[in-house]
Amino acid sequence: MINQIAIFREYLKSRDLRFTPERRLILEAILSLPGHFNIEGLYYKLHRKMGRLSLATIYRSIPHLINSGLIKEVMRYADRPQYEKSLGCPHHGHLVCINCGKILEFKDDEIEKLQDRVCREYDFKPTEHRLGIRGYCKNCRHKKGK
Amino acid sequence: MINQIAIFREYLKSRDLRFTPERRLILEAILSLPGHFNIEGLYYKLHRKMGRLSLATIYRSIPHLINSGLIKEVMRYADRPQYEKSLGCPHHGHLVCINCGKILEFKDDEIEKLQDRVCREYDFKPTEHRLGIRGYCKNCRHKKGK
DNA sequence: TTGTAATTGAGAATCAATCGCAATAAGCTT
DNA sequence: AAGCTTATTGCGATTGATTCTCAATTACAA
Repeated sequence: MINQIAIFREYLKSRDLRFTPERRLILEAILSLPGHFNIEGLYYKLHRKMGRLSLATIYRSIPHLINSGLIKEVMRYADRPQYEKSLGCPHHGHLVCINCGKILEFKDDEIEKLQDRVCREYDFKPTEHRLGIRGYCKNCRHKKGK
Repeated sequence: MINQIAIFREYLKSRDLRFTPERRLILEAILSLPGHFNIEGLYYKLHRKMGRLSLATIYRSIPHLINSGLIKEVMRYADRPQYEKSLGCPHHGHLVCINCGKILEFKDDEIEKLQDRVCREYDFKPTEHRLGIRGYCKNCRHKKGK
């Protein structure tokens, strides 16, 4: 917690950016959220807590949070980007249920290794990778015979 | 070629939709394009060939082409969806250069198998999966010492 | 050929994301 | 502690891709 805030502050400082109350509130809100989040949800949460915190400010702080390594965009859902905290979370793929919207995470070292192999083969220097599988989750596939 | 047009026609017929000249032109344009495509590129191509073919018509036909299995959305680039022909193309992942925009495709059966294993573990019925790796391609990584 | 219902093009509408600007405030310097 | 410089904020306006509306057109079955 404290750690992440310090990281953000250092990141901002190193770029001559300022550590404002708004930026702190946004980061704290993100840290307090359980799993994935999106702009709309963040705005809703912050709007209730602190009457005036502009949507524009949230949009403007997302790139800083990404560049500081604290969050990352992991996928799109309902045509909107979804983010998650990335510090201390090992990389993982996502299973997205197209019926109920539930998002499951999975971690597979073998897949990661194979991806690295592919990059070596192509002499490609990866900076980010995403593996997303859409379909029907356990509950939904049994519910409707789908 | 002929084959794909027949498939599209059958698909449309089965849903009481009509096989119009516009829809044929759109499919033909897609089939004649080499790799990936997006709406803007399609419109540009069709606009030159046939003066009046509305952007709305292209947007409206994309879902039909996807549902008929002829194309699929494979990724976003520059914040726009990118599509590719899917009939007869084995599934593959993508390496996207964030410097020059080049898109490389790779195929890896082992990764596919591991994905299936993950789905079995979670009792998840997959309908679609995407593996995208962003980074610097061979040329770009050597060019700027990046 | 006719009738019905889907489709088209054009422009309006939508909606997330970005921008411009005047007022505010972070944080260095003294 | 006060001043100064420059980044940041909120607001409202704007952008730009995508979708919608609607009247005119047209596919296609009978």
